[in-house]
Amino acid sequence: MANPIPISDAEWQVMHVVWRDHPVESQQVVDQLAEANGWSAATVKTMLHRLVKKQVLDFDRDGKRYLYRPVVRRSDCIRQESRSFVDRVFGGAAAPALMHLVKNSKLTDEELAELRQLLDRKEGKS
Amino acid sequence: MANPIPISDAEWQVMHVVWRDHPVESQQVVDQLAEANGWSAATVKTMLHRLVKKQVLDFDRDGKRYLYRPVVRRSDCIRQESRSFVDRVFGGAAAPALMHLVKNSKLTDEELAELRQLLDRKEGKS
DNA sequence: TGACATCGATTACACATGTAATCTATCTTG
DNA sequence: CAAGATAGATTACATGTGTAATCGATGTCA
Repeated sequence: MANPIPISDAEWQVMHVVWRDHPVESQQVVDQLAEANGWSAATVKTMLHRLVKKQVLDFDRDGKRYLYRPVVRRSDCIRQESRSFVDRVFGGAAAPALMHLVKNSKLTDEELAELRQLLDRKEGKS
Repeated sequence: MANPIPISDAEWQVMHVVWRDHPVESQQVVDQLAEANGWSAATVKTMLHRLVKKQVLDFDRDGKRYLYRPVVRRSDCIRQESRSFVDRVFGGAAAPALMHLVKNSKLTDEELAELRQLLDRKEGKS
């Protein structure tokens, strides 16, 4: 809890890679993101640096390289970001947010089924 | 379309009021938001000014006052912000975003029912 | 009509963010 | 061991954002 650390757009991209591949060295992150986003290697390094400073990442040394790893859990960041989104755009009301997303997304029948299951499991829990 | 106008957190607050109450004069917006957010009147004025500059709001004159009104539709802004959220946090995958929100929100049985209906209506549309 | 109250415009300023270039320390390799 | 490659650290800089104070124009009220 108490996790009001803001993670920017570009930083999220980096975090996705670290959560997926940690421990990672910067070069791997560069490989994953630089070209795809039109970023220079330096830009990715800056992100890593800032994320360490924010204590969202930490690293272990491996010779002169760093091996980065997450300090905060992906799920916690997602929770925080989702809450912030629902607050900002829907004044905190989750239902309208869900309605909107359902209406505006393409979902496979499998995904629809899975969602229905989730809804069923929540029934009566209010 | 072509709406990459960024609306900040604080600006969203202002927009909610304008969408709801337009035409509004700045004082009304101040009344709605200043105290509640610990903002000074000047801060709210700045927001209005910036939103006009971004062409998200416009106004008609009423004597020396302005009557603000939205230029962009709420639904368009919501769509854009939702897409940006899903992209940033879930790499563009709507289903996981929905799963997460369902799992982490309290929803009344009515809301659950409404959501189920929406899902049913989407079935087979993929 | 003149002083005051208000309104919007302009200016301010620190911090965040996107986007790097450059510097410096450290490997590596001949 | 020396020179080059490379990693991270430091510095840079424009723009966005939160948060206002102040300024100048304009209504209003006595």
